[in-house]
Amino acid sequence: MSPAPFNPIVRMTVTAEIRQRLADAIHTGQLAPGTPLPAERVLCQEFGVARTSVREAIQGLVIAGYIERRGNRSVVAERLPDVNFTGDDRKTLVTQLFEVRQVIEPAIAELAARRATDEEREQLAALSERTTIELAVFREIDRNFHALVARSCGNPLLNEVHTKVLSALFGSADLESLLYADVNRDEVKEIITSSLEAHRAISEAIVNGHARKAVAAVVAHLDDVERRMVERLL
Amino acid sequence: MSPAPFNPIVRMTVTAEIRQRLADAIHTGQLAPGTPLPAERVLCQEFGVARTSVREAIQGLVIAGYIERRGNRSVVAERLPDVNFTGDDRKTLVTQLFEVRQVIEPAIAELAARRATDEEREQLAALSERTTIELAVFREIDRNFHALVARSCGNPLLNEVHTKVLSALFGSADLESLLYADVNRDEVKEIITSSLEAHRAISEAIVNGHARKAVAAVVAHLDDVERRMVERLL
DNA sequence: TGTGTGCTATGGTCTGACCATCAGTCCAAA
DNA sequence: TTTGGACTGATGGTCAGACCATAGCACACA
Repeated sequence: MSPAPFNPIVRMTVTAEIRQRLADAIHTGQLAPGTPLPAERVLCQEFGVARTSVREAIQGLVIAGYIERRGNRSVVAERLPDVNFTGDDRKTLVTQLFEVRQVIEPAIAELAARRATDEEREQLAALSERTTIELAVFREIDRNFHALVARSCGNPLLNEVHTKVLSALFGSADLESLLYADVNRDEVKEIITSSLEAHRAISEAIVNGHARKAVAAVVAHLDDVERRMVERLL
Repeated sequence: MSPAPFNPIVRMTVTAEIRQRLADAIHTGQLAPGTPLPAERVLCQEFGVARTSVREAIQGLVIAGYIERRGNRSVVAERLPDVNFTGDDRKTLVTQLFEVRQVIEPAIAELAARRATDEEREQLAALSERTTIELAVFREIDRNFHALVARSCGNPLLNEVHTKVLSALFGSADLESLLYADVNRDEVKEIITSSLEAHRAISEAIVNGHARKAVAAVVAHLDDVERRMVERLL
């Protein structure tokens, strides 16, 4: 056997590369089920490739079931209808939302702890290392974290349910503003710090396959976030 | 209900048409596994279309696993994938659906046991008394039962999420037929009987406020139903 | 016989164009 | 006020033609 054979060079066609990136965006939740894809011509520009390539990539994703063609547009495939919801007042709405999260997210965490692939565990560990004190950056990290955990549970449908619920929470600017509006710098810093800490705990439990710990960490985190939100509502 | 709505008109794109024809040729053995495909430019001429269309069609078949690209040519895959064209097959979908139900429904039952109003408990008790051996009637009862329980949990959002998931399961005639298709009268009777029995157990636990028992009963019921359904899928 | 070389067919990508359809807007008629 | 038609811009579907890199192959040469 020769000492150190070179690894075969990987040749990614442009089409495959684009397909990969789109699929990633869908998995990440950056493109949530039901949301329309950017127009092909726009994607061409963003990726800096010809429309042919974009179309072939999308074509593959359509066959794979990730994307649906609807009339004159393409949307990310979804198997669940939208969860539309309007509560009586914001407080009960928030309460109910968190109750649902308390049902779904611990279950997701438990499954993730048991089923996440090695790659997913790596990504999770890496993501939980990132820190910041910038609100915008944190929001990005936060979203990626939740999406990654949900993806790691190995049940796309459960992931989709979760996404729908979360988008009901963060989709409304009204509610979203609640979390961070009118807070001073110190408060923001404190929120971010404690959230990142919670993420680290959750991540660690999942990475090490401690289902029970993961569930406990998620429950605690949700309690914490809910408390903050409700406080602000009074 | 309007009498007979028109079926949506089917529109076959050129790409899809070509993909279909190629797939057919592969299935019929006209294009045997391992044989190289005619060159794209040749196919264009034969089909009388542009290369774009041929390429998109082939692209789809590559993703679906019918065709492999090898160096500078395309060959029919040696090992053809299973017939399912849509990516994940029904069995995994059903499994995923039940996993989601196992997450949501026990939680609903628990909340219902704690929060159901007196009126809801009465209705639940009454509903669980009804029996039948008619499949159609049972389906009606079954639906009402699930809806009533979900309503009793006191969280409209949770109820809605649950409804959406169920509609994904029973909404598709494809899946629904699975549960009851090709079963003889005895089997139907057995399914109905055991389901009604399960309903009674769940109902009793909820009515009496036994959250733990309610959860256990729901879990058992779901296990049972899933087993029946998956069995039929093999 | 074995080897290197150059040609050619092929897939991958790009460009720019045209058409049909769709969604939104606006206006006129009922 | 509502309904339906006409117009418009955006979008997907398709086409024709071009260029490049490369895998295959035949041919010439050692």
